Amino acid sequence: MKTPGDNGFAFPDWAYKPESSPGSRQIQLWHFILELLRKEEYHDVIAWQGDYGEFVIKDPDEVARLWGARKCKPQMNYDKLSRALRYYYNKRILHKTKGKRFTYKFNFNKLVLVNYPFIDVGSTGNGVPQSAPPVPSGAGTHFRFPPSTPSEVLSPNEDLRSPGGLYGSLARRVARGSVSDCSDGTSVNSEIEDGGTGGGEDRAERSAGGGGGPGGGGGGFRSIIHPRLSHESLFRIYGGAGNPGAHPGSRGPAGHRMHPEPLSPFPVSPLPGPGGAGLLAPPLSPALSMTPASHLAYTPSPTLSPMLGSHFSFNPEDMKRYLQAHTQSVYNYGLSPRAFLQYPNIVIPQPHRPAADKAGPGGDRGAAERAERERGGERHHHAPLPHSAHHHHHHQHQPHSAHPHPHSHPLHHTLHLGEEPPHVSPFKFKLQPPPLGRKQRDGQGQGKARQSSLSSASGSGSMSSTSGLGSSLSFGSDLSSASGSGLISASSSTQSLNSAGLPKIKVEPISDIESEEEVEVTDISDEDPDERDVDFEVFAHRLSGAPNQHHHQHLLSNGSAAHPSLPDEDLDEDVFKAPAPPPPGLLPFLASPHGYSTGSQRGPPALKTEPGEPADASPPRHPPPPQTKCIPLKLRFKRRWSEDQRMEASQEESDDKKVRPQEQRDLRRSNGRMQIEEDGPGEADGPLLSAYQSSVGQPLPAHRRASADLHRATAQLSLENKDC
DNA sequence: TACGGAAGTT
DNA sequence: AACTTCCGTA
Repeated sequence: MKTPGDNGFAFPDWAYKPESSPGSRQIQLWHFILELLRKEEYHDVIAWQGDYGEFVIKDPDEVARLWGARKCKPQMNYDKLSRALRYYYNKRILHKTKGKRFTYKFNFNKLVLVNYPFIDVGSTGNGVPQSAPPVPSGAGTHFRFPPSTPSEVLSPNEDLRSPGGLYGSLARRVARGSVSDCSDGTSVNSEIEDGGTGGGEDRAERSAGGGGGPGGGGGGFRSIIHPRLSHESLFRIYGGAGNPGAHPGSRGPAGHRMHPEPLSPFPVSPLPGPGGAGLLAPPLSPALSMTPASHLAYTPSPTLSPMLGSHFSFNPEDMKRYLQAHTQSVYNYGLSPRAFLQYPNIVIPQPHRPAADKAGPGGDRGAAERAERERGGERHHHAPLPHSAHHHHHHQHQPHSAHPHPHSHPLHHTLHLGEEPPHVSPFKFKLQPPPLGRKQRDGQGQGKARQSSLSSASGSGSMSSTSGLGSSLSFGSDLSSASGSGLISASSSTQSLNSAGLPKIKVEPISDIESEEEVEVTDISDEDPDERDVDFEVFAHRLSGAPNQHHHQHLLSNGSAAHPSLPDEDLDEDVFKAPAPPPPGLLPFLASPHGYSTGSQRGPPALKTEPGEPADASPPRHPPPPQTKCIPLKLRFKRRWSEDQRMEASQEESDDKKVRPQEQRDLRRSNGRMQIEEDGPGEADGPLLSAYQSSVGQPLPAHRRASADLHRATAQLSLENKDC
């Protein structure tokens, strides 16, 4: 590991090693597709169309060409690409929309977009540029949950892995698009910016603009880890809730979607603060979407502004704001005030409307530009298509960049509280246990040592949130192997938890019935010392540098449970269907970009915190309480949502078909609840969730920076590989 | 145009 | 594992 020193932190060594598994490391087709979908430039080639998650390949040859370029497979053609897409059918990542040529549909239900909640969803009908799949809107509301970018979507794991210190690298990677490059995974470079090497403009811009903040992360890190993620990790089912679309999206009052930055990769965002919250929320949302509650009133821009934030600094003020926001949420949503006990100083604000925010600084701009440039250079793109919109957007399309959108800014959040419906959300969920990544774990740890484990595996952790709501969860999966899928991250909201370590949480959805109860909190810390946690910790630390917050998310693992036997089509179908629109009342809430709420649970969520490793992580500033051990708590949430249940049920059933038999074993429902340890990744059913954020914890500058970098990087992504 | 088996590659 | 390549079938 490297230590980051002031700058960043580094990930453990293992993190750097290239993974051996090739498959995972390289960019995956669905990531790529998502990436194309999110870019307006490619709307002529591929675009969201139809139902939620449905997209049409308008120019198959071009898409194939692009894909081939990315993968350095010049011989690629649509026939081959489509074969690859067909393989997704069984994985349940995609489905074919029958009757429509070149039309496929993402099964977002299984994805956990948690990480990438910010997709903008355009409503289908709108002309809006779609970065996001159209949401099914019943109501016309938009939700944004699907990830807008592939990169965003990328694995959480990656994110996690990425060393904080490496932001740069990470960012880069991200920027690249998920990865990749042709040659090897490792150094990639080629693309866009690449690190530093060449590229003048881009880089320059990057630096300038983003800087990412202060500092920019800079450096290049070349070695990066390759992320590997399995789809599975990304996909999970959110409960059947299914509906992905359901979530209330964030649509402003105006109805317009926000698009925060499309690029932003949140997944990573470690920010605890608002950002975190935002993130978390979303994650839940899909699953929970219906359930309202959220804690997150304070939502920064969807993208996580904080990250962007170049300016965002974590200071008392911010914190305060953040907390207040939460507080409001509590009020509004009927959350338990207990959550706030920790923060005595905070004043609970009365609900009020959020002011509009301002935009953020535009840190991204550079990236965006860069990206554009890239494209331009490379391709002719721009096909003439009917979308008028995109042409225009060309320049703008990245909101953040040139024109900051009001919405986009992270820090500002708008609170919609006033509007929100009081109702409490009923659903319950449980935190799921992270998958275990045992592989790596290793030895290091001491038995349970949570502290440092560097092993490669994944960590899981999670935290809780203040209101109880946001919990994030994470699971670990093994990073190294990729196979594992889930992952997670956590953030903590309450301070106490985090300070030292990351709190970990698991969230499991509970399926059915049981639930009513409130959330249970359990102390997990000791429970699983497993690897996952460890890993998780590591990440956390590294990422944040600070022990506190982290939220990350993650997602879940595979979704997979499949019953081989299921015939399922019907079920599947359901899965794919658009979810019902969220209750109106909720919408407002949702409106905020982030605001997804998670459930509202009333009690404090459980969290588990682990002791972090102080050493590495040492946060630059504000070190929170030194790692004391925080109290690790494990919480389980149960969630149930009345109506939703059904949906989930259906989903569950639908779960997979052929895919991975193993996973199936899970119990899915056997109990209704699962525990962390138990399950792993898979539950298809379960949803996932996670949430999280943190609150109090102090945000670390590092995180921010990282975020910023990521943003930038993301912006830079290029879809094609130049190198090849 | 789409599906999916089989074998090969990384 | 995740495609890529090739191909027969519908």
